[in-house]
Amino acid sequence: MIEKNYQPADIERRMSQIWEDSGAFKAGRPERQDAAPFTIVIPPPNVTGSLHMGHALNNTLQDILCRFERMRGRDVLWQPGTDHAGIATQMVVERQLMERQEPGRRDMGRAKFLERVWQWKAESGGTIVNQLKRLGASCDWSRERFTMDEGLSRAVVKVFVELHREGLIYKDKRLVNWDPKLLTAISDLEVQQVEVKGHLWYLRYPIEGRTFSPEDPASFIVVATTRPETMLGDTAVAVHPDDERYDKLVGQNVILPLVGRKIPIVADDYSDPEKGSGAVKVTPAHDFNDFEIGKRHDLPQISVLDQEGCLSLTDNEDYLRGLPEGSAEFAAEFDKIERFAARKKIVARLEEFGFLERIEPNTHMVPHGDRSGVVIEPYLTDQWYVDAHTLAQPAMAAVRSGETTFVPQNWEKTYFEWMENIQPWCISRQLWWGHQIPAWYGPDGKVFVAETEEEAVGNALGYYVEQEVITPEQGHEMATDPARREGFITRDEDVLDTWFSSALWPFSTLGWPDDTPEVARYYPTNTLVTGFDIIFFWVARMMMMGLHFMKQAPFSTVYIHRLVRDEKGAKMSKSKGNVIDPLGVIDEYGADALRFALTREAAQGHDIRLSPHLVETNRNFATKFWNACRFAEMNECVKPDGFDAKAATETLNRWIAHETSRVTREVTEAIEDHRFNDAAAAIYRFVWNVFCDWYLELAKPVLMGAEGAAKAETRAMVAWTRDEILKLLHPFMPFISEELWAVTAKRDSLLVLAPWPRRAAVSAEELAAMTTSGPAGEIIPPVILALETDDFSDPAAEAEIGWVVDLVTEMRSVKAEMNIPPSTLTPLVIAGASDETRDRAQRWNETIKRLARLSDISFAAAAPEGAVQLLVRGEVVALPLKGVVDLAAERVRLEKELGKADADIKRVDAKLSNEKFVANAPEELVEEEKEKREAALARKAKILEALERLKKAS
RNA sequence: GGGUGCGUAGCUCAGCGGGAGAGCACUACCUUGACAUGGUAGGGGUCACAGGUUCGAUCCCUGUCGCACCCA
Repeated sequence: MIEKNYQPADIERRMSQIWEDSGAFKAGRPERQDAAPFTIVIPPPNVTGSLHMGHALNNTLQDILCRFERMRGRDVLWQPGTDHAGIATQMVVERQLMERQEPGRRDMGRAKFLERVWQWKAESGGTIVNQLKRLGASCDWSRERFTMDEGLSRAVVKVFVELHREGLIYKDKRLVNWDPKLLTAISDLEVQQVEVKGHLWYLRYPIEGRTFSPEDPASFIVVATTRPETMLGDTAVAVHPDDERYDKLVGQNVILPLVGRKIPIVADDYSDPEKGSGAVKVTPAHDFNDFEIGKRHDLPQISVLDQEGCLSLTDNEDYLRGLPEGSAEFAAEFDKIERFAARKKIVARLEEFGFLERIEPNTHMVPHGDRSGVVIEPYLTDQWYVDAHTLAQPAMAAVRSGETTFVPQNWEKTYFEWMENIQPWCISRQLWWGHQIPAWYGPDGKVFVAETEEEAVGNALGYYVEQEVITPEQGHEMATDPARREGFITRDEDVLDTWFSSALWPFSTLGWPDDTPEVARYYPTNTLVTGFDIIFFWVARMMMMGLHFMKQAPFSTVYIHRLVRDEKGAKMSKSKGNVIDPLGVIDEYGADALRFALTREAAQGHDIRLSPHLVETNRNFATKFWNACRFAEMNECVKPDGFDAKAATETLNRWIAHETSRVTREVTEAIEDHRFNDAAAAIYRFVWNVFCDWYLELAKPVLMGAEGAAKAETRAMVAWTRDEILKLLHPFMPFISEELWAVTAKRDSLLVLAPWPRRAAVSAEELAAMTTSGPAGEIIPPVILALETDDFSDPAAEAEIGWVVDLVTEMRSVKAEMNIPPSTLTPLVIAGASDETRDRAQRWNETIKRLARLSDISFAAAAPEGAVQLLVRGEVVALPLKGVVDLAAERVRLEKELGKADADIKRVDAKLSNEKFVANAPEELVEEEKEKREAALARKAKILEALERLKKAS
């Protein structure tokens, strides 16, 4: 029994359990051993995360693909899991410690802290996974993985060691994005450029050998800077080589104010003559551009900040080297001052001595850490790097060759843009939570990289024995007793960037580096579904790692979807307070409604604007279909065993079979093309505007009428169509469809495993695989048995039902126009009807009367006088409403119709009389135009006749 | 500054070389035997602007204006 009301919450709760118990989502189901696999790896959500609308969209689309392919009989693996989110997780646990007033991370030590992180993970790490289940995600939950799992960690170590051995991972001292709050390097992609209203300070740098005076422009050069405090680390002034104002100064030195360091004036293209004063200070240790200038001119790199962003001067050899006497005093005064305080103090001091020329307001972009929110410091440190440039080459080639394609395709450009300009990837992070780098250092700093500590230590001790740093005996003792080697051999404290492990996700989750059957069967995966903002973070890196280690791209298709915004088009953010919580929406309207809302809006190339109201309208759609199923049930619509829809004899039933075949094709092809919105629109239109509005309405007289063959067939057909809809709807609205599947009939299987109503087209590859060559090299095409298209077509049925629909619509329309109350039943006269029309009218008599609210249908040679006359598919039908009809208004209406017909004729004539059109346009188009002309002329004649009759009546 | 998109009905968006579409909103009417979370009908658009290509342009090309996003 179908419940009176559609209650999504109740259904969804039960259904999740049923699916879970059935094992329907499991990959490798025995009966599908011979089926082609279909694999998607989930973009692993952050383990600290909770479901937001972006996840909801992303996972809805993946679920549509997975459920669709599962119903098409494939062995689907949707691989779920989460990533360990180094910084985010560490912050969460640290905050928890603080809230509970427990000892902090550093107080408790690394081992203890990591225990606490694992404990947190065990308690809270499953949040987002459970939320994905509420969305209906049909992942193989039994295979859930976590980037810090033992197996995945082994993959990480192996990859690190191998890339290091190949020279593709190395240690280097470069500028990194340093977060002075979290005290770690972060990646470019974790840096947000924020527009800040700042200033441009114009500083006077005295030229060596001249007596500095603020009044004498010849005694100094003016440099403009947004960061005056870094001037302590300046090692040059750069001017443009073509800048005539400065060409005599190039090669001379300036004396750095306050510091007294002598630094050169160099010529470099980077300096923009149009900007500021045309001269810039160069601080290679504190600015990415200056770092490059420094390399070009072989300048020293003087870092003047410490890890926390405070000035570090007193013990700073680089800073103090070559400074005049008395500079230690200045260093002591400014030492340990925080960078923004230092800025104020330095500017004040510069001004005091006449070194400050002026200050201009200046709006510019300032890098901020997306986790900490503080200003990021370009900072000179030793870090581990991946040679991304080398790994990027095969990754680009795979897209160029078509091994991997982007949908929509234009994202390729973004991908290539990024890959071609890729920088070394800094993979070390100064955190505790993550994969600790498998590198050990000896007392002289020499590094030993190996998969295990034993191996690394063995190598190291062997080396130092050979170098006679230690005796063989000492080496032996250290090898057997870790306590003895403490302080002699130490492990790198840093961990790897979370994205390093995520890059391995498409194969590490399958068991690599072990030689598992899953790797063989499910790699490479089929489709990756993700947002464009993650192309760089993740897609590019998976491509690099997948190709390097597996020799095949990790996926053949990358589907890129857009953002979910609020209804005004603003990005959803906590600070703006415009976040729509998917779980709240699911509670109120159901997961199906949310999924369908997102899918209907998920057109390629556009962000989605979502509002609760939009979800509500899709819940209404679910309700509509729910009630249609109730109607079917109330009318005892049951599909008999072995029922063949294609063998139906009733025109109405053949028509709905025809329409069902059409929508099935539409939905199937749209999903295949990743046109999710088109697929959803097609099923929406079919359910509401075809099945409910017309098929059920037209079927009512039969269903309410006498028992007999027609009624029996119609009952079966209603049930059959409902079942087809349930199948087509399932990938989009899994809960309600599965529920209705269960309650409307006794079923052999769950809907989730039921066969899709349209077979997969044979792909080019499959066809190629089946094609063989004969002895003479001739190509023998495969014998494909039963390759029917599944299409069912009945134009005659379409023509007949189309006529009924048109007739009813026209009658309703004119009655509304004439202000005839719906309750008034009016007679209908069909004038000069053809035999076919006469037959149709008799067959559909009851139905038409009911739907168009008619009292009677009769036939006549011509329309009665004073009747409203309408054209339905070329024939006149009349509503004899003498006395009711406003004849003048009717005349106006007919003349309007006449105008339309004339306009049509005119337009077509213009085309057909154009010789060039007739010459150039495709033949069938010209034919079409001619037919249109004939039809319009016929229409015009009928309207003129009608006007004539009207004249007679008045 | 470089790149990528986008300007189509009141709103959100499809479409894309041969007669302007959907959903929502709006207006009027309807307690019709699944459904008022509903039904019926209706209004509403020089497809941003200006050139060009073409027999024909909302669609292709160029430019202008406006907007968004990404990267420096």
